[in-house]
Amino acid sequence: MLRIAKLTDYAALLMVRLAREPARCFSAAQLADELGLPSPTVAKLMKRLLRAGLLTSVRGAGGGYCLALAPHAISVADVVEAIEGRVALTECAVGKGVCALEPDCATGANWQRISRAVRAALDTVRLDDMARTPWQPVRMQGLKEKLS
Amino acid sequence: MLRIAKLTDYAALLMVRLAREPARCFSAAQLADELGLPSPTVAKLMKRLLRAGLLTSVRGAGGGYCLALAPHAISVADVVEAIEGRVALTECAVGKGVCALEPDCATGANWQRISRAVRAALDTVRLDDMARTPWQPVRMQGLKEKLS
DNA sequence: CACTAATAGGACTGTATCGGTGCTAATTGG
DNA sequence: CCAATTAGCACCGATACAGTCCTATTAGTG
Ligand code: FES
Ligand code: FES
Repeated sequence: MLRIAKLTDYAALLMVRLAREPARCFSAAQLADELGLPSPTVAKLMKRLLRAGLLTSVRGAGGGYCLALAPHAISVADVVEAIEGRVALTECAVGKGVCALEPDCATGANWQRISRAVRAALDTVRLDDMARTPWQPVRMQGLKEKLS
Repeated sequence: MLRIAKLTDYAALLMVRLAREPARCFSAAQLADELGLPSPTVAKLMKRLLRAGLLTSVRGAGGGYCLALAPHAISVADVVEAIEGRVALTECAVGKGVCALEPDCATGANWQRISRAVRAALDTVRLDDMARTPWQPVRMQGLKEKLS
């Protein structure tokens, strides 16, 4: 269905939460509790985001994570790539000649072009866009959640 | 890695092959043989593409498939959606409140926006773009294939 | 009217990836 | 020294995917 991994969705939630208070540091447990996510999973995600350079960390008691860059400087593409690796729609776009099908098959180049276009689309949305909420929850479901 | 399914890649190959001779009809076996793909898989894909309205079929001996529209009227997005279903990066973009996390979480709307952007990116490339090969295979691998 | 070639549609299965969990270091503050 | 917290890896179960096969149905051919 051309969907991102669920973990990526979680990661986006985490990053958006951090983007709401960029200066503050959060522990993994704290974030898990606040967002209602399983804390081991959150811990794992934070590690990946850290490795990608999107976060800085402080170890030891009272430690935690905070954004390495300003919210407007981090895009959804960055988060996706931090969790899932480079955006490459097809095998042939990443490896070399795995598809090795038709000798005069040049779709590989086209897929690379398409991958770049998708990457660009993901790059247009930044964390501050996600954090800002210029959107009214008109859906029933949203209201129901508010009531509970 | 935000990749399309391998079957989608195959489907694209098939469609591009058809686009090279839009008037001609091909049998599934013929296409499989020509492209070096497993024929049951090709048969399955053709069925899905047919259902999506991208192909027309003729049954019986001497039958086969051919494009339902002109090559320039079919985009990569069409092919992707024929095989994988609607482009929806996240659960919440397709279902209703599966993620049900933060009450004031509005990232769902953002994901829908992003999904549309990705869809648009895939829509920019049409079959005739893919069929046309304005691209020189400078890669070693390409040359090697040509030699064999 | 058989027989063959081909699509139509579905069921089934092995496998790879993903989501999730747990454990063991290393580090920091009290 | 102890508690809190990150760092890194290893493992395991579920889910979705790739691939195969089987049974209709339809159309041409001798
Ligand atoms: S399909 Fe990947 S290069 Fe041909
Ligand atoms: S993450 Fe889907 S609506 Fe909040």
